[in-house]
Formats: sequence, structure tokens, C-alpha cells
Amino acid sequence: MPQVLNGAAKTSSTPSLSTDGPEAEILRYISQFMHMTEAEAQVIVENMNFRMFKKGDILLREGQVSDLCYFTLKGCVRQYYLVDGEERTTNFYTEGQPIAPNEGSFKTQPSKCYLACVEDCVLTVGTTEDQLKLFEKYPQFEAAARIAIDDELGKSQDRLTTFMLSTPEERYLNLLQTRPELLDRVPQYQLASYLGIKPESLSRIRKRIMQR
Amino acid sequence: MPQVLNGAAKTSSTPSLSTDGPEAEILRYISQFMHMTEAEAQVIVENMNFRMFKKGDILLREGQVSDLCYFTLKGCVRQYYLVDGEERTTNFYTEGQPIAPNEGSFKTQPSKCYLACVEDCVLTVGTTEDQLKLFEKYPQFEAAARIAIDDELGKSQDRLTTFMLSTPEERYLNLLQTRPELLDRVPQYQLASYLGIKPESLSRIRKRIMQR
DNA sequence: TTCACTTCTTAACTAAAGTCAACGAACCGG
DNA sequence: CCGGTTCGTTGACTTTAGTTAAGAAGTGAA
Repeated sequence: MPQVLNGAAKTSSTPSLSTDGPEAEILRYISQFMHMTEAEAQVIVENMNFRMFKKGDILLREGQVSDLCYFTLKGCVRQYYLVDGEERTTNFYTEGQPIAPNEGSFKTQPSKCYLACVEDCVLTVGTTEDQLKLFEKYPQFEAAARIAIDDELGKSQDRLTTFMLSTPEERYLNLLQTRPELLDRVPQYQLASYLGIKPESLSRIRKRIMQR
Repeated sequence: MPQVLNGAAKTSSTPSLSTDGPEAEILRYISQFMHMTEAEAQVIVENMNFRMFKKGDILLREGQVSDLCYFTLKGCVRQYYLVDGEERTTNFYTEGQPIAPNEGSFKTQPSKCYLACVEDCVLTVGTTEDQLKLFEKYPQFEAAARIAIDDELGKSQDRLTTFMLSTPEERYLNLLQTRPELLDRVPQYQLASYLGIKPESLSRIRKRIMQR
């Protein structure tokens, strides 16, 4: 069961927020899209809702309606669908990645996917309402949010074309290049379905590659 | 070569803008994301840059830097990549769809894809600068743009998961359901690469389906 | 330690897509 | 109207992934 991570930031007595605690991840993320003062960083951290989850915890189930958004500070969250009783993984979210799999008009619709923790996780949790309140109080964050969404759209388009243009073997090699840490953190049968193939096929692909 | 469609809207003497001319497409699109008055509709149409293109015209080439965005009023635009000298189609844009294949941080990067007209087209063309100017003058359009981008993100995520979770045959059947008009408008070898397969395979899939 | 369970690998076979080549129909352009 | 090109189909063969089943290696709990 999720537990509140009490005052993860507030109890931190370090003077600067650019520490290397898990909460630094979200500051690094936001500062990609705007210039942030120390005071603004403080506001962010104070308004964030930090939570810890255990390996195996389920954040979202098929059919559930939720407008919660997450941001990964520590750990790994897997997104998957149940088709014919089989789990089909479509994404892994790790440190520094926002989790919003049901964007657009689907926020008020029952979810078609699951979100589950592959490891113990530290996440921020927020509702759409939280965001709007923050934007009202601090309008400068709204522009950043817009740019962030645009950036996410670019990444999503990029992932789609990369997947469309690649064979399973190329996708595996690409994963080795771009997210090698996943291979150590995630069971291989989950990686396989993320690559669009069965575990046996991934095993053969790995063998094929080794033999060169 | 592209020609300016002189005063497509201005010369229209119809009192209402909810006419069925090509420019109505973009009004329909925007009104999905905001309530629009007649006056606002007028502003949109007057600020849009309408252009006609011939079948085969290329809007964007690999390596080209462009921050142009398009919106499809009439016709069909194909997005493709050149890999090993072979065209690999990744999208078809038809009436009512915005064309912005290089979102996010890639706007100032050389394009990796091509955009070509499959048919004679009527498109609106706009730069990022145009948009910002419009937002300054009419701030109410900015919120709509944000929602539209969010909606696009949702659609992109949806396309990605659908592609990941489907076999080529399922993708073809899905295309029959969702965009049947494409089958008549687009040559089959382009559809094949859009489905991630070779033309011969699509031919066999069609045969297989007919035999049931 | 042992036993159960999960994960990964391997093998044999099936199904489907890729490759190469050939053929015919439709479509232009002259 | 002809001749060439493009496009879709088909066939034979190769390559790769799916299926089923079995077993080995690792993990964790009693």
C-alpha cells in the first residue's frame, strides 16, 4: 500500500534544493523548460505530493477513472495492457520521466491500461485540479507546462516512428543504446513484450547478436 | 509549385462562416477546443494563410529546417522517411488534421522526414511566430492551442499503443474500420509501409481476409 | 537445505512476413 | 493507338517470429 513520504523536502535541512535527493529530479526536469529561481524551486517542492510505493504496487487499473499524474523521482513504473489475459507492456517510466498515459480527452474516461511498480518507487502525485491551482498562483509555471507537453508530444511522435521503422532486432539494439539500464532493472519477458515480441524470440535475438 | 489561394475566405460572400468551403474544416477543428463566436471565427479565417498544392508537391524534405505548421483543409499529405533508399510511410494527414511532425525540441533541427501531397491539397500554413502574434492579440486562442496539443499527445500515445499491440493483419483491419477512405485515396504500396509491411504481404493479407 | 516458483533458454514445429522474380492490368504520355 | 511505366498479384523460397513443451538456473520461503 502507498505510504506518504512525510516532508521529504521540508525535513531536508540542506540549504540548496539542487541536492541529489530524489526530489531534485523534478527540479531538473522543470528547469529544462523554464529558468527557475531558488524561490520557485522551493514553491515547486512544497506544492508537490511525494509518495512511496512498493515493488508490485498498482497505481492504475483497467477500467479505473483517474486524473492523477505522476512523476518518477526514483524507481521504475511499467505501463501495460491486458489482451487475451496476457500482459503487454507498452512503456517503462524511470527517474525523471512524467507518467501521463491517458492524455487528451481520455482523462475522464476509464483507463484501458495498467500502471505497476517494477521496483520500490518514489513518485510525485498530482491531480489536474492541483495543477490548475498552481498555475493560478504562479502563472509562470503554465508556460513551462505547455512547453513540457509539446516536448512530450515530440517524444511520443519519435517513439512511434522509431517503432514503426524498426524490426524487433533493431528495437532491441536501439534499447541497448538508449536505455541500457532497463536491461538490468526489468525482467526479460517484460522487455520482450515492450519490443513487440515473445520472450522466446527475444532470447533468440540475444543469442543471434552474441554470435557476431 | 505552391500557389496562393487568393482570399479564399475574404471573397466568400456568404454571411456565415459555417459554410462548407474548405476553410470550414479549421473552424470545426478549433471549436472542438473552445467556444468560438462568429467574430472570432472571422479573425481566425483572416489570419490564416491558405495555400493550394498539386499532387506530388513536397512540403518538407529530409535535412530541411522549417518551423512551418500545416492544417489539412482538403486533400491528403503523406509523411515518410527514406531508409536504405526506400520510402517508409509513417502517417497520412487528411481533412481536419493538423500537420506538425517535428514537435518539441526538434523545431529548429533539420527534419528527418518528408511531407508530400498524395492529392491536390488545400492547406493552411503558419509559422511559430505567426502563432505567437495571434496569441498576443487574442489570448483566448492560446488556451485552445494548449488543449489541442494535449489532444494531439493523447492521439499520438493512442496510435503508438495500438501499433505496438497489433499484428499487421490487425492493423489493416483496424484501418478498414477507422479510415476506410484511405484505401481508395492512397496507393497500396504506401499503405503497406504505413502498416509496417511490404506490398506483397499486404496483398496476401487481403487475399487471406477475402477467403473467410 | 529443500521445495516451489519464476525466469530464461533451447528445441521442434507452425505460421507469417521478407525476398526475388515473373506476370498482367491500369495508367500515362507521346 | 502504341509503348513504357507503375502498381498489384502470385509463386517459390528464405528468414523470422509464434507455439508448445521441456529443462536449467536462480530466488525465496518454510
